[in-house]
Amino acid sequence: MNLRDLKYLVAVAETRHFGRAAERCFVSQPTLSSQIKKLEEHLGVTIFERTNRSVVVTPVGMAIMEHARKSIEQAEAIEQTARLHQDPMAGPLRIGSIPTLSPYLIPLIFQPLKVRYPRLRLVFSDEVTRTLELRLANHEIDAALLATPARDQGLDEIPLFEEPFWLVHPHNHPLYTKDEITRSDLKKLEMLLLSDAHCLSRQVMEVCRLTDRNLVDSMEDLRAFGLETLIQLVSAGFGCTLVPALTINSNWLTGSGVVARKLEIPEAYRLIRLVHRTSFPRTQALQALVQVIRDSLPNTVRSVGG
Amino acid sequence: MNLRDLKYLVAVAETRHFGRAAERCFVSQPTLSSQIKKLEEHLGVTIFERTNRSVVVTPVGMAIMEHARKSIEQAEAIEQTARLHQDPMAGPLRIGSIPTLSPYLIPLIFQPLKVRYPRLRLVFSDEVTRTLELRLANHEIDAALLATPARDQGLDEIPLFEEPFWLVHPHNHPLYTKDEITRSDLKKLEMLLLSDAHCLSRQVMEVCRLTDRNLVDSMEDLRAFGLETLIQLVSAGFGCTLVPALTINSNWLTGSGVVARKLEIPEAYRLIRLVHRTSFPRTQALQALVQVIRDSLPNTVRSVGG
DNA sequence: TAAAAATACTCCATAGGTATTTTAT
DNA sequence: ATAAAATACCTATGGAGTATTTTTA
Repeated sequence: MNLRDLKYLVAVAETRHFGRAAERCFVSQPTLSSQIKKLEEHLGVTIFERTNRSVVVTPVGMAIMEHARKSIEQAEAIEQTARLHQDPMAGPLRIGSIPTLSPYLIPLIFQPLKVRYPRLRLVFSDEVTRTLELRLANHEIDAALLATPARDQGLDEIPLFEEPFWLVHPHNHPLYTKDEITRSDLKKLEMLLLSDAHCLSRQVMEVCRLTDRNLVDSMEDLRAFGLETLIQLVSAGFGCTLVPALTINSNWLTGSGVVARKLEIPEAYRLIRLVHRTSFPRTQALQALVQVIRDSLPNTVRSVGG
Repeated sequence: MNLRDLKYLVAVAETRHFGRAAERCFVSQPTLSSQIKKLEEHLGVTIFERTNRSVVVTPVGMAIMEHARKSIEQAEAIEQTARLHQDPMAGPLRIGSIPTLSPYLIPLIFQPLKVRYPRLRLVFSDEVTRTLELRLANHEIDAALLATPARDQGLDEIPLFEEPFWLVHPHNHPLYTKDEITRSDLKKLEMLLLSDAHCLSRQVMEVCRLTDRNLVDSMEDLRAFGLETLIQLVSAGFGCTLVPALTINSNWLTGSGVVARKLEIPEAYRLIRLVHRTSFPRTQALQALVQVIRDSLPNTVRSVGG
């Protein structure tokens, strides 16, 4: 059996005329006749009771016709579904990003994406790196904005921009009067870190040349779970911290009585990339996303690639 | 697009493996691969995101899969419907018969048919000849038990039996003492007839050599609409009538204080036939019906044909 | 007799097969 | 190195066409 055959059936049932039905199906009358005959023989039932004056659907034929119509309908729904998704700039695109990036990047790209690709349905989510990598592998998201290289097999990355780290210290801090902040300044500070589920904490440690052993005693009780909390701790005088450049444009930072300072350490930055499965088919949609991100960045970060 | 292709889709979606899916569909892996590729190209969307380690259905693919499953399901329902109706002795068979026959014949054949063809679903209906002919032409019934020849085009008939007419007169009638009743006896009687929608009334007129003109004055007010009514009129002394042989075995006749008498007129009978469309495909079912009728007849009628 | 479906036959598009290559882990 | 999908290329089934016959109202 065959969808084409089913269309022939429906055409004959509706026209009650083999010649007319053939015309409607853009085939010759003998073609249609023989196909229907074959189908009737295959099924072992007579679908049409025909004379040279009339073609009438038998009761079995009526039952069959119901199913034939539905079968064709569903097949046509496939074509329609496909048409709706043919545009690679349409349909859902699920993007995950790390919590130290998403609150500052997503607002920058949300509107531009809406304007340039109104049919693209972006779904953002917020997870730590490891979770995002697993979600990528499970096809639960299509791409992830990470600050670490794509480690898992079958993953590939597109570099987006270098995001320098800035120092955040209280207003009344000794460094307030110093013009340039170097690595040696950092080594003397009491540093506050996020929970080490966040990639940011490890990166800060590297920039400051700290090891786990340096932290255990002094900071065990002060591993915050969000950047906002961290800044509150800095504001309260518990120490200093490093934040990625995109955060320093935020109102909450400038309003919390702390000072954000540019570092004079060229290698103190993280590289933000778009990580995706090598096999992910909608590369055009990803490229579009990449372009919008690059076009939307403030000059506190340095665009790379492309 | 093609039902076979849809089955390939579902197989790959369920096995997540082209080789395994091919095996399940009884084709080679390259065949399945190329067919799916063609389908994806035709639809303009990627249905499976594949590496050499994994095959995962894309979101579009999931939407398509839903429709594919339903389409296949409906197509399989066609095969199933056909299988259920493949037995020509199964399924509905719609039989109409005239009111002067059905109450006496249907009871004779109902049980035997149930026993011999338990899967045959007989639907009986009761209408005058003209209505039955129209219903036949409209495919509203499949065959009709009539006492007149198949007149309409495209209709054919199978003769079943000759049903003699019997005279019915009141107990206290002069003919009660006469052993044999001939046509000359009939001509002297006051005859009661059914409404002339019934073929029986015309046939009785022919047997008695009456014309319309003979009836107008004497019987206009006494054209009954059912044989039972007619017998009541006879019983009440309004006249005599002729009834078909199958009626005389009925309780209601013997219990209504009238006498039924065999006629000594060889040509005083009606021929009951099964009339059907020439094109009606379930000839086996009709032949079975014919056989059961012939086997179930009492010896008051004469089986013909077969 | 005329209209319509069925048959006879020929052709070619394409589904399907085998052998092999490419790809990604 | 290996497992799996993709590609190349050949074969053959069967869908479609034209011409003709059969059927039946």
